[in-house]
Amino acid sequence: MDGDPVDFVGTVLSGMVSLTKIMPDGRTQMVAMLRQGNFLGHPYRAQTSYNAVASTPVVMCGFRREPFEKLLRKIPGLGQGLLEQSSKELDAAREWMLLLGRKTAREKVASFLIIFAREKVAQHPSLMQKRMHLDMPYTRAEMGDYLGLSLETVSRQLSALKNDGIVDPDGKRGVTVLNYAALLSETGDDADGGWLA
Amino acid sequence: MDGDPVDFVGTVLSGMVSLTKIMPDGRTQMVAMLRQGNFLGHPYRAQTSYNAVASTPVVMCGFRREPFEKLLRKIPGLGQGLLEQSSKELDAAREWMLLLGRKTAREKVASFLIIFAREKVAQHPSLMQKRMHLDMPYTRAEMGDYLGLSLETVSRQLSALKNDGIVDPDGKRGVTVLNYAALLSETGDDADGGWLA
DNA sequence: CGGTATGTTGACGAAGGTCAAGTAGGGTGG
DNA sequence: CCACCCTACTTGACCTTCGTCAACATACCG
Repeated sequence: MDGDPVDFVGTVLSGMVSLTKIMPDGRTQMVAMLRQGNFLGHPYRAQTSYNAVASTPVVMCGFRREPFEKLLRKIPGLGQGLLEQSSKELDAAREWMLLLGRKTAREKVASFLIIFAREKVAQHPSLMQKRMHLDMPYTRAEMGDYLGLSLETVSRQLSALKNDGIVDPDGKRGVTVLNYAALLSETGDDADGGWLA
Repeated sequence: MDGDPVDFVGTVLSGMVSLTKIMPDGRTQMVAMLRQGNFLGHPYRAQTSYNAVASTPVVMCGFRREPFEKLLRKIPGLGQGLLEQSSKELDAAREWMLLLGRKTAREKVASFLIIFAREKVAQHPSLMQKRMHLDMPYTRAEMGDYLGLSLETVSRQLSALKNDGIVDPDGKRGVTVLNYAALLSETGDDADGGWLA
């Protein structure tokens, strides 16, 4: 899925969609991970300059832009919800800017893993003490595009975290977190990671 | 100005405000440049984790959060405007993510200068052909925090661009753009820079 | 006139990118 | 069921880029 003039908005019902930006020479940066409930596309703005990539099978609920904007005008709560979500994404984007601009490779990889681990802990708090298996929907190359690293560096950092007994990459996409607290401390953030729920 | 629970929102009337994120060990990343008309603070969200820094003398029009949210509910157009602006800032943040994650130091500095030059060109299109003087509101260190670079690297890249006859840094905060087209081509973006107005 | 902020430049080192070789699964066709 | 292949992953060697440390220059301010 490609495209400049996007005449389409929608919410993700299931699966995971990534937005990426690409430079003329091919350098790629992922700029958003959209999950269940997230909104794709800008109301009131016809142009965007992203590419959307489905990292897993995705089901979306889509609208064409114009009818949707009409709907927006009719139902005030809708706009409020979108504003809230947009604010949240803006926060996430800025958190990611700190990561891209200032974190080391190790901190970047740890931060990436923590995103998924944190989510699982939120569902099952007891998991925090135990080994916790994560299924990453990304290849090393995609992680690299997310973190502003080469895929080799991602691989090396995962190996290093494994040597330190913090995680255990298994299989192609699996990662077992052996020590959540240690992983958290490798992110460079302070305890709660500056992540607001 | 510091602070977690922010009970305050407002728009910038004049001057320039920067939002920064800081890691526990002091590493700093600027995450937004707010100019005239930009909105500061999240309606519907009490917590943020930024620091706001005025780079120039600033005049703001502020509200406490609760009355403002009431106002929001009364005036539907207000919410729409905020949503549009939030979308714009999200786009800008993502553009910046590409810069932070994937651009070289030279491309970063050129992109930074182009932001200010582009704005001036938008006002006076004829300037594009001529030498164009910019007044940067930032020190080298602040530029570095914006670009995810050390201040020394910023300084070196400016010197390099000067040697190449593309810009001429003069005085402390002044930069004269000698060749707009060349500067643009140093950003790594394609012609229109992926920047939407 | 000295003092403090900011900026420049050089020397050096470390982090991470690039290139290249080799490994491990997982799926497909024989 | 096995051989093969393709893709993803790992690891090593090397090199580039950028950060760090330090010395010095410049400018602004009292």
